[in-house]
Amino acid sequence: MKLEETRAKLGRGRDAVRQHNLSTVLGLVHQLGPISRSKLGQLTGLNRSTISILVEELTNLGTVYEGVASAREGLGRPSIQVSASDDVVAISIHPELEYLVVAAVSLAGNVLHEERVNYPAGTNVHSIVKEIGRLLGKVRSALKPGARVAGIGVAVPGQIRFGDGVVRLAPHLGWVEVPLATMIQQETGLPVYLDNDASVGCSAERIFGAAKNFKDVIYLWGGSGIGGGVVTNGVQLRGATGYGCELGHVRISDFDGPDYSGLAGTLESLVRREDLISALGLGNVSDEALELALLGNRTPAVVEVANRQIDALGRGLGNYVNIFNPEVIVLGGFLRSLYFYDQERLLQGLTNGSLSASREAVIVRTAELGSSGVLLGSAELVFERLLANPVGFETVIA
Amino acid sequence: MKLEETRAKLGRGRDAVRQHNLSTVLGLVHQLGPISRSKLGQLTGLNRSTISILVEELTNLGTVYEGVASAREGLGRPSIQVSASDDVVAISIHPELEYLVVAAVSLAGNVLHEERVNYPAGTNVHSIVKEIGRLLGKVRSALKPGARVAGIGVAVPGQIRFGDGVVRLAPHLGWVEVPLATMIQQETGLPVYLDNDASVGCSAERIFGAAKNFKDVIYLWGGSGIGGGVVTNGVQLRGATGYGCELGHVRISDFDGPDYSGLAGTLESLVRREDLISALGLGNVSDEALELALLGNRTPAVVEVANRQIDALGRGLGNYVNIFNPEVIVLGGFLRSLYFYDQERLLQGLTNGSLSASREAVIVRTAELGSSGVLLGSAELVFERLLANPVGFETVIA
DNA sequence: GGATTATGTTTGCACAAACAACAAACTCAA
DNA sequence: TTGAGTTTGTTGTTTGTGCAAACATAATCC
Repeated sequence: MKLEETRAKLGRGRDAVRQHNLSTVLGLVHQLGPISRSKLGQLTGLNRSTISILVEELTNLGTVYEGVASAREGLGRPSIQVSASDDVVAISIHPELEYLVVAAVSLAGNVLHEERVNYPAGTNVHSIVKEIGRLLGKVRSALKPGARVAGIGVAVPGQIRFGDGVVRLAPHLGWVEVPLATMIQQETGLPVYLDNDASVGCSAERIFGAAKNFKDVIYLWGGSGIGGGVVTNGVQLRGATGYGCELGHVRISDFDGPDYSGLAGTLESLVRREDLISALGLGNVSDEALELALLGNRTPAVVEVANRQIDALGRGLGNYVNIFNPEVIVLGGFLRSLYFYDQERLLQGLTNGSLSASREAVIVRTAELGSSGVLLGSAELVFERLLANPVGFETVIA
Repeated sequence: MKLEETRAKLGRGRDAVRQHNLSTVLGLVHQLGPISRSKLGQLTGLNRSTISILVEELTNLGTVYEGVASAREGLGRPSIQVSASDDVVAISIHPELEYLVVAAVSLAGNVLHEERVNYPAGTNVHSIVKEIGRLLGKVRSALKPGARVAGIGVAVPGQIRFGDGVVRLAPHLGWVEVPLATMIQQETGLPVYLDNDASVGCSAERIFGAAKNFKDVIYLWGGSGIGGGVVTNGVQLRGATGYGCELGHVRISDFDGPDYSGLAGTLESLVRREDLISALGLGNVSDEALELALLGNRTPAVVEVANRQIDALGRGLGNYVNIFNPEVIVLGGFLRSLYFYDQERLLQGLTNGSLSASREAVIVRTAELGSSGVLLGSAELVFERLLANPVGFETVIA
């Protein structure tokens, strides 16, 4: 069986070259936005005539279109701009504890339409899937006529078996062994791809956000729990079955308080949004409101809680630096607020806990994409398949 | 500059296909040993005629040779066996605190010749490089006439800048910012590639040892310190500059004792060979002797030390499982002894510290390759470059 | 010894990228 | 305004690569 898998991959035939080059060109257009043919030639190293043919083929497939000549860029004949189509879309779905978002994201990277609904915590999975179907209908009818749907990408706060899209455990939602991909596929008739919400957010930051142009990235998102994403040498780390990157569940202390998955002394057990909120005397607030309140409060009690969390975060980051030797660390969610609360303390903690060679070149920054990050990243689950095989990948009329 | 890098890679031309297929075939022969042409066809998915041409070209390059027809394997005409040459060799170098090994390893995976010399701890780097030159002479003159040297692979117990082979820090040897690759290159005139000794050991176990046929591997080696190697999705993790995989320097506890790099509470600070040795009342012993002594001793004092170390190791492994979701964990050096001392306790610790979805499929086993592992892995530093470009890679007559 | 089966070999073909020559569209300077 | 210089797009040809088909070869099975 393992042989079967490899068989198709190891050798390369004639058409594999074409597929690879189409994929490369489309990927560049997708990621860099409108780009001139000549620049495509420079980036790929392919001949002008080859680029011509490739772009023509992609145009026929409907994935890109050629605009008018670009603004002047210097001497010589102006080059034609190539842009990714807004008519090829992926559906992004993000179910959370108390709400659900369904959106259409175009290959050009635009969130075309977004539908959102709130429901009480603990709502049944089947009801949520029904809601997905309903919202999807609204999203589809809002699309331009002629638009084509490439598939559905779903971001779930939990551990996903990447192969078949089963949610093994989503502690906050209370889901255990839920075959969500299959359920949504049956409800909608579209191909469905699942991944962890933090991995998806990482992917978005890498392609469009704070980690753009970096090949080795650590991403940490603080929500109710702490999720993580890792990119090494340009590829997303998933592990053998898709459960990897659980950076919040790394034990860094002897503290025996459990995190949301029941593990003790982990980063998630020490760096807790709710502890900050109760120290600040807040209720159910947004990340923005939390940040505002935190940064304006230097009372000893709050400082103490924040410092404890910052120290733990620094210790965790030090570990990741030693393990991954990344170029950049991106902090999102309420971790952003901790970073701004005492940047120096955090970086000092990081330095103390890491080997100097690995530490020296690391950049720490905050996430750039807000709530749209998850949507863009989920869409990427679909687009990365489309990009891998622009000719063979099938789309459905909206 | 970043564009320059990518330029050559992104697009694929005609000849890239040939290079890729040559590389694939040679890689299979190298890794799987003597293999029939027909099997090569099955594994790569390439046509019989294509395999013919590829094997012929590799034969002309001297990297493989075709033997007589194989032993019967069923019906039909027997297939010709293709084997990797023993005449293409890499030089493996392994400098340690008190000794130095220089060996010749063939593309077929055989250690052809090995030279070893002892010296006092603290010996000057320049003297060691001189010794390398001397031993290399002996190794080269022991090679068959006609043999060709592809380059030198060096395994160093420390942090290596992968790009230019500078040893940033090797705590045990007391080296700081040593441009070892350049020094050895000047001494020998051969191309030199450096890497961390644990990464190199990991690579060897993956290709020839306990992690063969696995794509997601965690490797931990206990020597004076603790080194690590990681393979994800079939590729070795190195990080942005080559300092990654420092799995021993991951903080897992509030304990404030430092490890050999000065970091507190890390795995390396808690799991220490010398503590085991002093608990056993031994002196300067080999791993084999240590294992023998340990397994035969269940006195309370020894049990307590061992258990403490086993618990720390279990905690560390749990972290790695959560981060990497590996298929297999390979333990080498004196960690092997801890594993055998109380396997159940170790696995229980691992289970307690990891998420069940990631934990369920993980296999824990011990390293298969002894001291030859480092040599095979170092040679792989050279061979992986040769394999990547069988035509363009230049070799030197021995 | 003939049928069957699997592999190696040879030849012609199809396809994709590269190359070369030319046309087109712009800038710049006089 | 004009012509030289520069860069890009287009077209037809060349080259390299894998593939398919027909045939040859060497084993097993009956």
